[in-house]
Amino acid sequence: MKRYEKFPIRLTNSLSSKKEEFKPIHEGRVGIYVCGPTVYSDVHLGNVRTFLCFDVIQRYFKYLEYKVRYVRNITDVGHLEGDADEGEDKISKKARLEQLEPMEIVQRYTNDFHRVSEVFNILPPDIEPTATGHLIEQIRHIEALLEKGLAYEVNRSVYFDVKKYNEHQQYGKLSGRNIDELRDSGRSLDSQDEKRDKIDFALWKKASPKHIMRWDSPWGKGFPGWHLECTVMSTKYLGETFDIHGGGIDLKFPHHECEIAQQAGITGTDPVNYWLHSNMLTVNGQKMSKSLGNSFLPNELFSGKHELLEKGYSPMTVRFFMLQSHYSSTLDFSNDALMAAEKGYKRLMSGLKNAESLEAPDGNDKESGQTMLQLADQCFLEMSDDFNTAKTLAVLFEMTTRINDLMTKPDELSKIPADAWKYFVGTYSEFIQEVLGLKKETAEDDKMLEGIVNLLIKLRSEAKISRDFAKSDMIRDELGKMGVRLMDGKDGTTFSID
RNA sequence: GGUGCUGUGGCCGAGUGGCUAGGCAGAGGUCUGCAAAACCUUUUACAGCGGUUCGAAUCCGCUCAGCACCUCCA
Repeated sequence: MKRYEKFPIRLTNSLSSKKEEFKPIHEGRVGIYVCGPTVYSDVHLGNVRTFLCFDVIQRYFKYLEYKVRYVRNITDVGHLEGDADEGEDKISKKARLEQLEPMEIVQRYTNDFHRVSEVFNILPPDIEPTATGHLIEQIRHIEALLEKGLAYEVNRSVYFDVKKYNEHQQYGKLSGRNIDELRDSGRSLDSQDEKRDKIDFALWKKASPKHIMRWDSPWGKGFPGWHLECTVMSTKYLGETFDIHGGGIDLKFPHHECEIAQQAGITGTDPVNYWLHSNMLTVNGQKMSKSLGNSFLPNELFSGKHELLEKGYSPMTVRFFMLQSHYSSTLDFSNDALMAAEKGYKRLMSGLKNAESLEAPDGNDKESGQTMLQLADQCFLEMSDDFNTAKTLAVLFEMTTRINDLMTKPDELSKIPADAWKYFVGTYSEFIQEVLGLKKETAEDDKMLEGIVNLLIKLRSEAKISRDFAKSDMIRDELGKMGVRLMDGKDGTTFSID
């Protein structure tokens, strides 16, 4: 029996706004597509949160023994600055400003994104396609839409005909809008619009003479619209209809709505069974974004060089901090919250260390084994309930208390049956490290350092035996200043590195 | 203006019609040469006003406050 049969997943589908049981299209397999970053600047912590949320989600699917194909793209062309018709391509603009080849911009920030992902222990996707690598597919898709009469060409640009699409299908079903309201929303007042209808969106844009990113197409030199790449790449690698599509909630409209229209316009059916949207990271209640100037870069966080931070925080502290909230809730970023998270993270890590240090028992007290089995199962139940990492952490802390307690109670430990203990410790350790992706950050694995500190501990205990507390305290204090904390227990002194 | 969401104790944050979330901080205790860690005990809640109900922080209505999307944004 596979784990996913024992612990079926329920998830909140943005399409229905309800929690539904997850049923894959192909038994035992899951296809997940997540909108990746537009690589025109450094990723900030708000971006990180989204990729972290979906990292944990895909990790959990894999842990449940699903065969997962996780696709997350890199947007390296087509994302326009400002209004969709007047704007300039983001990467093109950055390239012009920095006098670089556009692909240099793309490479630089793709590298940055990968580096940041690794630091936060966000696993790479199984496929990471780029928009520029799929221009032929995008052009083909536009041709298909033109053939269906769902797109029209104006002055060497091609637009999607939303009104036409809406005659047979429902544009706005994901974000709860209708096209009349959208037309009335009266945000933009541009006059020299090529579009037949203001709610139409670009599939292909003619490149102006100064525009440096350009490709040949049946409509002349130009570049693809932003929404198209995701439609093309998701269905290419996951099928015309696939299981899960994720992304930040700010992409729900118009981006994801357009994706649905572009695909459903051709196939007549919804391309995605379950839409998942992660919520925003906020600062003082406001969305973290570059344009508001309230964004944090990873390096500012690690160094603590930011006016809202009192000190630096490690990547795993931040990962822990983000996992304490549900992916669908906003999360507020503050120094106090990070400080609390830092301590919580350390408590969990020391629990993990303790769990590994305990010798496996082989007892026969069924009752004590039973509670351990229940706690372990509870981890699965919480994660299977819409990926509730906050509740999962609460269970892991209960397990931590249990483990710490057993550290000083060898009699109780020895009563626990071997299989119950194995399942308990295995689940504990794997949920922390494999599912939640929290890893140890200290240098405690350094053998030489361990030897040196143990030597000092020996010298100190000799001083203690001869009641030379001045010397023993000196050793402890000096090591403490270097971040090595000594703790006297019943069975001698142990140390941890902060 | 339209659509949707949120308001939980000192802080951060889960959650649900009746039973302790959890972390951090605070208080007391055990242990200790003293600490630290750990363990035990413990104080502060569900924005306001009405309604439904045997019972609501949880459902409904209104009010207030805030946020997101409707431009680019994870």
